[in-house]
Amino acid sequence: MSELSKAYEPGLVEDKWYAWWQERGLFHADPASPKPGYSIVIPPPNVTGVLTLGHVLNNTIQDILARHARQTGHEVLWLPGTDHAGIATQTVVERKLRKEEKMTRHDLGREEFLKRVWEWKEKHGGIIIRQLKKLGCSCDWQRERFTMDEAYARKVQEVFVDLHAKGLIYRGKRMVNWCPVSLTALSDEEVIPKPQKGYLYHFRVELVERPGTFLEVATTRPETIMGDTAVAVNPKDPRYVGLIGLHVRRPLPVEDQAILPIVGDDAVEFAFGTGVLKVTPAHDKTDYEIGLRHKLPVIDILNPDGTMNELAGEDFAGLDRFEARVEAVDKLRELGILVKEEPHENHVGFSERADVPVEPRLSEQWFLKYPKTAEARAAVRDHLIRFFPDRWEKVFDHWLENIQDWCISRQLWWGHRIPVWTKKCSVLSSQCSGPDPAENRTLKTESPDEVRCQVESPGDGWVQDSDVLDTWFSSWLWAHETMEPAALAKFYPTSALVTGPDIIFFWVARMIMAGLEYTGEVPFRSVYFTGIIRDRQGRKMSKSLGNSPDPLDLIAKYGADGLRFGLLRIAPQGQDIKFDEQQIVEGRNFCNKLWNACRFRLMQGAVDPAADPTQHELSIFASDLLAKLDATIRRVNDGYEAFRFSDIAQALYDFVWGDFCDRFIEASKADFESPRRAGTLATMDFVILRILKLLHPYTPFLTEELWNGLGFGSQSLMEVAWPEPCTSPVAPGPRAEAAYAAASHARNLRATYNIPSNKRIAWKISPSADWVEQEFPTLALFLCAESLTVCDSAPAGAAACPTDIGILYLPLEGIVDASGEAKRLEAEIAKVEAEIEKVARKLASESFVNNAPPAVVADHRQRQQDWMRRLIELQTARDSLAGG
RNA sequence: GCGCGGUUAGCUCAGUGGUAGAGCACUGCCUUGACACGGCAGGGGUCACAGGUUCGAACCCUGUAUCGCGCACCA
Repeated sequence: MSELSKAYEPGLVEDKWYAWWQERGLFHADPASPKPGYSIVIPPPNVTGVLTLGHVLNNTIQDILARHARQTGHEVLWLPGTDHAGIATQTVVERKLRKEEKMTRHDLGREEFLKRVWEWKEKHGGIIIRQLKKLGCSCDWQRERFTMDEAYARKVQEVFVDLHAKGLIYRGKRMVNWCPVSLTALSDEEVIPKPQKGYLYHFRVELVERPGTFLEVATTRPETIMGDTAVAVNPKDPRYVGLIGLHVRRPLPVEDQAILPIVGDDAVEFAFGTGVLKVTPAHDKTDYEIGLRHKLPVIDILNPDGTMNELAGEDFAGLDRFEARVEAVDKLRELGILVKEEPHENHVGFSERADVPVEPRLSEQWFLKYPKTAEARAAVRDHLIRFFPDRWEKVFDHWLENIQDWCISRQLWWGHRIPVWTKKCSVLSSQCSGPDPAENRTLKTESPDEVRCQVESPGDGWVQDSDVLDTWFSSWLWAHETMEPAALAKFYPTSALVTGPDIIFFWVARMIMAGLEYTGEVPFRSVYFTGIIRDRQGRKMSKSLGNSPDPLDLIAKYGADGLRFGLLRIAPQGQDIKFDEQQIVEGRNFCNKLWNACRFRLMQGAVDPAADPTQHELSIFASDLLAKLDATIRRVNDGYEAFRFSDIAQALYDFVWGDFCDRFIEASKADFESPRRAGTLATMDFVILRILKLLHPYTPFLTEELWNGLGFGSQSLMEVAWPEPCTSPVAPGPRAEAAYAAASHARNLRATYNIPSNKRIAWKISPSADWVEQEFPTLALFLCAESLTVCDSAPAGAAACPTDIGILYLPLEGIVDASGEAKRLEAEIAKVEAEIEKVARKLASESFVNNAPPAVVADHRQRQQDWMRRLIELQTARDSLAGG
């Protein structure tokens, strides 16, 4: 390539390089490699999923780690895949079925329905995988896994059998979170408490033993009165102490006003409501426990879909639970026992998937008593696994400390079937029973059948449990069951896990326990928790708000690299990110800036990949740049050490844009027709080569295009070694700093007099050091000088600008009268005097001089001297102006 | 209720005890030999508030306010 286009056009090169990387097998991990291993398993996105900005952030970080590891000499495995996502996927296919064929899954039957889900998966699933490729993700696609792959699925079932044999998995009738829309049980983690504005209804119940005497009960759920089997008070509550053991009459249903006992239970808060609690063991967790303690009967008045059943009475049967609430309040009012309705805000658990209130429901489910909880806590506490940021350690520990058994069965069809078999076929076949899976379970528990827990069917006459497992019960094996023995030996435990803090319990914690239980090792060494991406108002990105930009649109507009770099630059460790498209614009601009810097270099001739600046006598600017490159490499390496991705991006941004483009390239423009040419070009090539390497993890497409286009090598950047922090061959440059600063002062002066920045000026200077004259060509360029000449004393009618390289004089003839300059100088003198006063006050303080570290005091003294010198220069300038 | 995190320039955010920073936005000048997706210069901040520790606090401590996020069986 001899010429580059004027602007970087990502769309023209991205696909080309991605294909090239894949052809060369650069993403593929070889377990037999002699190189040290580095591994990451992808948090498997839902097979139904499409790429979101959250995915972009998460996967870009993983790609950065993977590419950086390759460059630092590791054999890298980044293992990709997708998750079968039980509820989400089943829902998608059911919706399609209803829409296109007006059928439910029950119309098709289990086997046929599952066939349809697989068809859907093959046709529409895994869009996100193609999108990850557009983003540039360097996953080992030969190893793409799916949580329902045959081998993986078998492992999931084997783990179930194993944990069952160990007595950690058991079946029991418990209070679970029931989703009336998905018609399945959920784990506690899938329930999101949301504040709800409702009412607290007060109603009276009559004491059976004392007719005419009433107790006042407060409830938010009057629709469950029909399921009440007691009324409870706190035994320590003086208001009700004599009433325990007496009875009240339940008002609903009106045709069956049962007699309920009054029980005493410590769970009742007497500060809440009236201190009298209605006890509904079938529909509330606390009530259920009270029921157990007092051996109360359980009346289940709800159908699985959240409608009332016949036990609720003829007025309610068939009503939805929320309609029933209105109806119940009406009935209480009709009966004249409704005392008041007061507005009340409380938290109600919502189903994460279906976004409807979950129903606490007594049902037969499979539960897991977590293995290796103590070991998991220790692993994080003792830093066998490090969390970044580390504050999540506390959250993790707190969860494990209070951990509850995990409800792992789901009343779905799509997922890993529970490997439990029952002998007795006549009424149990799920194919021939009613449409409600919950009903099936009831039948099972009632039959005294023989039960076996094993993967394969024990033979004819055995029927498998109709439930499937929670999706997370398969993903918790992801870190090790995705690898064959050779890969495990090389790449396990994995090096890092990158994920959002929202799945710390769902996934991270459980994977640690599974890893410890089944490999005897932690599954990963480091966990990096990303922030959550929000919109400019700080709201979470969501489909319904329409505030979630499509990353593919952003890639089309700004390039994958622009998106990656722009996003990463604003993603500080562990903080949520307020997304603004402007940030991506800046990422794109940065890519273009580097592109043009390289374009400029190419205009001076071909690059030398082996350029070695130490072979040349270097300008002060070149030495300075090399020193800054060295500092940047260190900053970047430190960033990788600490997972500070935005720091790395910022360090590279500052170096490329500020140090390299704004300063060095501008300074270099005076060198091309001078003896400095060779040294300057060598420095430029040396630095560009390293910039491309350092930047490659963040902007892989751009850097690969430039690497190859400029002729640095025929290998991929991924295969070439990461730059070492070289101790700079020449000491860092105070002279260059002084020259840059002087240019800045001079331009400021020019601006003060409204002199257009392109007007050529006949500058004069009285230099402060010998070396300054050697830099006249570069300085003249900086100053946009018509000429730059030395003068011994201040010329008449000129504005003076004291700098570290000497006093610069700007001729003012024909531009402005000298009185204006006098004013300007006076103003500047006043400013400097104020600074001197500030430092002097500090140094006059004995306590400061006596107590502060000597270095700090010395620093202040130095500063005072600098200001004094500047003051004298300014005063001299003023006096000479007045004299001249 | 308990815990965690945030509060610094108009906006988004860096900044772990010693002169308050960056990018964007804004103002002015500039299409100068890569880049207007650009260059140069400039204006703009009682570091949420109140106490405390210290010679010295954006930074450490205590409390308050406020926003966000977890956890929690007040129905």
